[in-house]
Amino acid sequence: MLSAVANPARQISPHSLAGVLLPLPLAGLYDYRVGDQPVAMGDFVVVPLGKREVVGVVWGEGRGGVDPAKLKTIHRRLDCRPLPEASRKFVDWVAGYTLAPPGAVLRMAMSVPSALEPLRDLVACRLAATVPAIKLTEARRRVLAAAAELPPLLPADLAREAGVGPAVVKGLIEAGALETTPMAPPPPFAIPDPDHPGPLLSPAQRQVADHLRDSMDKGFSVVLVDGVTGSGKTEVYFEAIAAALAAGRQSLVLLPEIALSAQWLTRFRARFGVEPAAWHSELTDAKRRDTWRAVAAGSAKVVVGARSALFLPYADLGLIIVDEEHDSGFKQEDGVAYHARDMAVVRGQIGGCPVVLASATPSLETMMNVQAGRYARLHLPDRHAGAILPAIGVVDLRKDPPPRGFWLSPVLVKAVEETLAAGEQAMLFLNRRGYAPLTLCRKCGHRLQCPHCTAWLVEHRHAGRMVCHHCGHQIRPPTECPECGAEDSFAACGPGIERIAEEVAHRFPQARLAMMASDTVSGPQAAAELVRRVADHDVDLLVGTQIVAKGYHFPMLTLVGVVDADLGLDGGDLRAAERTHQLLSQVAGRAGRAERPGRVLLQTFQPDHPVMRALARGDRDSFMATEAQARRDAGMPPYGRLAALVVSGPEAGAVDEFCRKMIRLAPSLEGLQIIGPAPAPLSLLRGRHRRRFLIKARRDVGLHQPLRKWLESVVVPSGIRIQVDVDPYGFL
DNA sequence: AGCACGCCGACT
DNA sequence: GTCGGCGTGCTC
Repeated sequence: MLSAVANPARQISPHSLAGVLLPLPLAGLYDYRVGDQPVAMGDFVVVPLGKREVVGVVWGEGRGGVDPAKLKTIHRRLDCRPLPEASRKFVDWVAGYTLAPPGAVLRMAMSVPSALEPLRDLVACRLAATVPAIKLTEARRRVLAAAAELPPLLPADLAREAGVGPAVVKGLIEAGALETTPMAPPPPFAIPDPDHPGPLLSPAQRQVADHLRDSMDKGFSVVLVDGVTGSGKTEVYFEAIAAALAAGRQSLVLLPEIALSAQWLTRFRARFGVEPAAWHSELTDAKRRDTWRAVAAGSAKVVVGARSALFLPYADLGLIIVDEEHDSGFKQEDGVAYHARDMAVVRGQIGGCPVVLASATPSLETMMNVQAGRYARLHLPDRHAGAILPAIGVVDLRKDPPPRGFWLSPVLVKAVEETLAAGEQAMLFLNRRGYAPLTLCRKCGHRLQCPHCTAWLVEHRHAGRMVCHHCGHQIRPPTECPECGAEDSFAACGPGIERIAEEVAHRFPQARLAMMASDTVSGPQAAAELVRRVADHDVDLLVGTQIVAKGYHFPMLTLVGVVDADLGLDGGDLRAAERTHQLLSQVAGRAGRAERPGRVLLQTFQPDHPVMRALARGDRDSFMATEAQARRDAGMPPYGRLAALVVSGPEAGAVDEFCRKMIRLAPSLEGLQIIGPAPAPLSLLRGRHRRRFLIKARRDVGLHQPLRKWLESVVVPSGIRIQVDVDPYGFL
């Protein structure tokens, strides 16, 4: 079962050299002497580095050639499961592809340092049986309150839970208010039951599920489950998980924005009786550690997570599912730039396991792979349980404009009225947070801008703040214009969802209104609670940004109004049309998912735009074909390859000068084109001036080799950074 | 990523 | 006169 048992790990003998990969952005492996005990590939080892100790992973034999005076000896091997071979190969592959230092990728696979310490050595602390009389500070009170409620925790975890520094907990232990106790083993993860009586599948779902099950025991393959919104894709791929469970193997489900998917967990529980292991940024340290260990031990059978779950040390991964595979949330932009969908396919290939991609609006990349025969495609053309797809109508804002100072066309207002009168729910979608995206002075025309970024400050009226959406910079709304000094001269320009909510509250005062955006729901529980209220029809009218577009099932929601369908179409993004089509399809898919038919109204100034026409006609495939042709003609992805280099520094002149040096060293090859430097889409971000090169290569021309050589040939001056993004999406 | 060493402002 | 700000450089 475990690969370590099937083929014994390669040993590295005592007193020879081991190559250790450290979870730091260093160029390669560091050599260390092996002590008296042998080590093996994948072993976690503690090694000295400068003045400190770090944990690294034995990655191979030492290469030698290091100054013997510098060479140090491995301190000890950690008593935990070694990093599996598949994980190590994956780290190397991702590093090679993204041009990131392997150690930076390893860091993503070693995100839980405490998971590597043996359980028996960990000491938890809890409230002492008799708490001595001690001086009670506010911080100490918080720690004791947390300790009284929570199970015994590591001192560091308790400090984090209580929101205090580690010293406070240490002080309380010394004072005798907390006592230490050996760490109890965590409760094991419940094993989902593949034979649990789940919801009945329709014949169409059953047929696709059977096909999926057939491909489960044949090693690596990629299958696209292409099903319209509401077709029950989730329940279909659950059958693939059931097959993996029956074989005793682990499954990974990748979702965009895992924190907001309480409904998904409910569906999982309905099918398998228990909840899966979850992996996302909101986990507590203790939960994170237990999950990491259970994944390494193979006892967590199903993991549902955000993109970082790809880097967990699966003991025996038998299936990967990428739900909403088209979603741009899978693309990580900062640090190591990678696309989780593409890396999932690679991980499946390395682990020899099937990969399932699911979407109602598959990406062009995936469709091309289907056409080329690399991916299989299973189709679910109809909605589940007899529901029908919503009728999509276009509201021409040139013909039916809203009254001055308002944003909803009379056509949309009337539709909302009808919906509410019928006792049904409506949703208004606008992909823009806050009250107004731009604030300007009526007197002198001055616009409130972020001092660190090329961006307007967005008014958030609820919070009473002006906020930069790129760096988080906030100010109090000024009372006078910083430019001309005029008082109360500001005008809010354009709508955000707060402003739409205001308009709606004014027009439909009797409707129960809720607003949903990433900054108005304060966490997964709050989001789940709001979703429950909408699902239970405690809300008549929901106003939201793109987080309402994803995956939710609201049976009484029959009208979706898109306030500004054109938003996102301009901006020079390669995938602007494709993404707008995907997003609007997804939003439209929220309407009419149960018995009552739904309808969708798109407010647009461009009713003849291919995206609007495709949505109105429900003709996804010919839209995608046209889009594909345009990309092919331009030599753009997926028909050509693209990488972006963003050069940034605090001083514009130095950045430009360095860019000129880079041009002189740029590769010159047939089939490879260097575009730029040009100001990056945000030419000033967090106080750094940014210039972007695009490297465009034909499919048959290697992109990585010349790029790597180019980057090695330039000497980067201090203060200047180069970010590399292979297959860039959006801004960077 | 840490943690050093290394040169310029407000404190005992 | 020192304590300390974080710039840049190295870690097998």
